[in-house]
Amino acid sequence: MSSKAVVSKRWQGGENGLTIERLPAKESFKSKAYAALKEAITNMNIYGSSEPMLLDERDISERLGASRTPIREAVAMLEQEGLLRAVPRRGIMVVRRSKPEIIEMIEAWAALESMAARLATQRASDEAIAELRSLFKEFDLSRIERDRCDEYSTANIAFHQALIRLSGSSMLVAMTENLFFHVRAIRHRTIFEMDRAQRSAADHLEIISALEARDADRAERLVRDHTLRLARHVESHVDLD
Amino acid sequence: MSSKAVVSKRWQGGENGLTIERLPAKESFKSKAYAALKEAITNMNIYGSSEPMLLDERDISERLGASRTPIREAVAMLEQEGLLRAVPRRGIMVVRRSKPEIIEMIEAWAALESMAARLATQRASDEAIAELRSLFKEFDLSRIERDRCDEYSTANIAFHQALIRLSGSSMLVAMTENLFFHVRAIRHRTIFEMDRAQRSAADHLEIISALEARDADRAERLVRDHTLRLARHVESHVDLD
DNA sequence: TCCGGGAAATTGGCATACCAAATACCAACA
DNA sequence: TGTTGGTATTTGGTATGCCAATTTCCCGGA
Repeated sequence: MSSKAVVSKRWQGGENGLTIERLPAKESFKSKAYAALKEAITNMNIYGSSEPMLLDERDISERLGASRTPIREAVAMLEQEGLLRAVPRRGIMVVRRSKPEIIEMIEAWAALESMAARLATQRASDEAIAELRSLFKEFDLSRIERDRCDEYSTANIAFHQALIRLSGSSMLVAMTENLFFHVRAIRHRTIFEMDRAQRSAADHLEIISALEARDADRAERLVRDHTLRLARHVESHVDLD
Repeated sequence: MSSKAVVSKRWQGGENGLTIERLPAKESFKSKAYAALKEAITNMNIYGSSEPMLLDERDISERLGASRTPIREAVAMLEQEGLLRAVPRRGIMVVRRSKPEIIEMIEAWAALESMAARLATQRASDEAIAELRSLFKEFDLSRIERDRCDEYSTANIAFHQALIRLSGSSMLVAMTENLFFHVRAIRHRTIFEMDRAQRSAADHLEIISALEARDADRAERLVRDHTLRLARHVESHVDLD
């Protein structure tokens, strides 16, 4: 019985440092297909043409060298995630969000990130906040030289994601990741214009200050207003549909 | 060409009373399985036992009288939704959220609902707000007689959902629906105790007042604090795991 | 009594086949 | 020429079968 106990101890690896996670379990075609499709959708300029953008199951299964079954499962997942929509006998189409929908997403983003800011003032370490400030500096410096809209947009989203991570809430991180995915897709439509960049940078600085001052109410308000301002901007200056 | 116009007029049924909607498209086994499984999970007392709660593909397909394929697709969707988790050779298990996860969910809920309150002060009609007040009255009256915890919890969530709908944002509605699903699942663990009911009712009244006064900041703050208080309550008084 | 190892059964992933619905195509007729 | 009716083809949904990875079970040996 002593030997049994030892074996048990060895393999359950609870208190000792040995952490074995049930090895990677080489990913299935299902997950490969999921990743491939999501990647494809990401790199696709969804709002480029106004055509329906259809996908074909059999075509995809051939390209990926797999049968329809795992592809269909991946499509089902992406459908659940709101990226695809499969209508019978009409094909699988990439979902194009309407302008009101995009605005609602940005408002939800404002809600989640402002809460993240509040939580961050209470939970983030000084070091973590300092890192955010240094991230901002890098961003700002690199931005001065080049003024490509896409780069600004990417760095901008990176800043916001870093802030949200400061909250320590993986739920907030996950929920906003989904939102950013959709918002990113319309970056080409110049959501972020250069004249907004200056204002935006100033806002970011203020936000960092509020975090450093551990001022929950102020940080929350600044983040909320900053993002809601983007919503209003999109509402009046971006033309979808 | 005159005949074409007539035919066109007849079948497109624009201005005349003929409204044909592209008939219901009878739902597939996939969606039936999805609905059935979700229903089953809903009615399941997830946090009752501490055992893994496994499901079996072949068993489910037999019960539903369908093959494994549509069941697997439904499972893939529910997995994406975070309700199930399928690990190879170990079965499909209902995801049990840890206490920190539940708390993060409630915090996200607080974020989204407080934003909903803010938007509602700007967008909801007086009538809609009045309806919320009457909903509250019904709830309160019916609650006085019976003090079953579940009923209170249900009515409580109904109130919050009604408030969120006032924002007019279907995005906020959808995102919180997911959260409520998980929170509802642990209602049995007496998240909502009766001593909280009185305080809660008072809070709700205050919130309604703020909405009626169109006071965005106050409504937002009241909702946020109300829900964050629940998070703190769960943190210190509810025992999961 | 306990351990080890190998056979047998289970199970998840995937490929393939089939069917019915829906579309596209086409030819004949008005 | 345009419409109609019917046929061929496509396509999505589902069922089924196979295979390999595991797990389970069981029996012989220590």
